[in-house]
Amino acid sequence: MPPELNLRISPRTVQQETVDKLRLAILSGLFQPGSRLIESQLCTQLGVSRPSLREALRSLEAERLIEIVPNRGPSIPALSWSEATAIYEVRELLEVEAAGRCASRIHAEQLRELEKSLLAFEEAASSNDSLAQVMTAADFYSIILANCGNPILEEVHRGLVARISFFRGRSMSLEGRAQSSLAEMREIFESIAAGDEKAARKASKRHLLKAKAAAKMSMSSES
Amino acid sequence: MPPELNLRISPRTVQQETVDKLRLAILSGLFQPGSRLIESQLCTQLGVSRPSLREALRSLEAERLIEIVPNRGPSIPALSWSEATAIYEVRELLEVEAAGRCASRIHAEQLRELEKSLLAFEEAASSNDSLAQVMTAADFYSIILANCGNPILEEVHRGLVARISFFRGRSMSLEGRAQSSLAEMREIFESIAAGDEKAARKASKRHLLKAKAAAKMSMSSES
DNA sequence: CAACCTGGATTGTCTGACATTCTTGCAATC
DNA sequence: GATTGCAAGAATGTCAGACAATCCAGGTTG
Repeated sequence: MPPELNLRISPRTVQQETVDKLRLAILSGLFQPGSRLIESQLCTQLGVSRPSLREALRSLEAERLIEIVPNRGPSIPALSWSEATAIYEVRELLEVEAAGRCASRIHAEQLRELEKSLLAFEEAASSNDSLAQVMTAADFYSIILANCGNPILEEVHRGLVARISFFRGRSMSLEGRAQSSLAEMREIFESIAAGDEKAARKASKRHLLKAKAAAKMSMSSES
Repeated sequence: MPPELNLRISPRTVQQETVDKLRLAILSGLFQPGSRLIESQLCTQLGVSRPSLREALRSLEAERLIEIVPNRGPSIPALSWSEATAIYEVRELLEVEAAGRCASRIHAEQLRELEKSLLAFEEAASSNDSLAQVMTAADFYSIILANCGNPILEEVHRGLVARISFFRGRSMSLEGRAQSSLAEMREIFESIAAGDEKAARKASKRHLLKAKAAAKMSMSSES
């Protein structure tokens, strides 16, 4: 038995459920950016008490999914383009590194999983379901991050991606973006499968630069 | 007036004070790694109510400064060497990037600040005050991170550094580590001052590799 | 010696309360 | 008419107390 396997069963607490439900609600865009969240409303909607809710809000605050201003309460932060750019830049740093590491150390089994997720994205890309596109694309990258050999890299990356997931749906819905995205991702996959670290880095960098450009377009065309 | 200046005055809430005090206590090693924190004890020690304390604990949990296991409560996580290594690797990624960016965009005024912090470290290095050494060294890097032009880079870095600050004091107290650290930091400073991006990256990388090695030595010599 | 059991300690969660602060709409003033 | 001032209502910050569920240590029993 692997020593790092954690046998402890974790009963799900109200707090955890609340965090998960709220996170999902935020990520799926249920709340308008800039809008305030009213504790008493959330309490009745979620069916939890105020202390439990407030604990959950503190967790989400630390994840930067909400902001809490003293005496004004929680609200959904409005992400500026300059912040989004900064996130994309750090993401690039992390993803390029992860893709490179992945190429030289991923196991055959995980490689098959990666291929499967690529196929899943392929199917989503040919449809018009932009939510499915975002989900499968996220899967693809989280497999890479999970196999880069550095759990911290994965952890940090997850935190950043969550904050801009809001953008991804919009940029993906740009004409033809899903298809070109697919081509770029296939390139990444091929490089990793071939164990070519340099190529994987390059392909990953190319992909992110295009994704960033697409996000910018979808952003400026609106606000 | 710069538009990004935030005029809002933020009254410090009990929750914030609690987080700050606890964070400081943890970072300065007041609690033994692995030891549990008892809510009722902390409440009386800090003079806050249990709901406020629990909110603070949730914030610290999200920062990974404590762990909270359902029905067992909060505890100080024992950092394994493999985790520390993973953190050092991501830190390297971030710091190298930051140093490089810094070299090409820092302003004269901030450069003087950076020099001042280097001098402060120089003074601490010649003393035996390892706490002062850690603090001034941290200052040096946070100035670099603050001037790299990417606030997210800074934010992520801060989160990581906090988790291994525990190690720094010990590695710094290794014979001669402070002095060689000083030489490496001076190299970084010179490169940035010269605006030489490549040299700054290289110097930064060298510094972190040595710091990591020193941390490893101080670690293995003990557990 | 191992398995079991029990009582105290601790956490998870809720209710209710109250002071403080913010927001908003209206009235008064210049 | 615009600005200021104010008051009522809403929302948050914080606390105290309570109770069930869970964990833990130590003793008991087979």
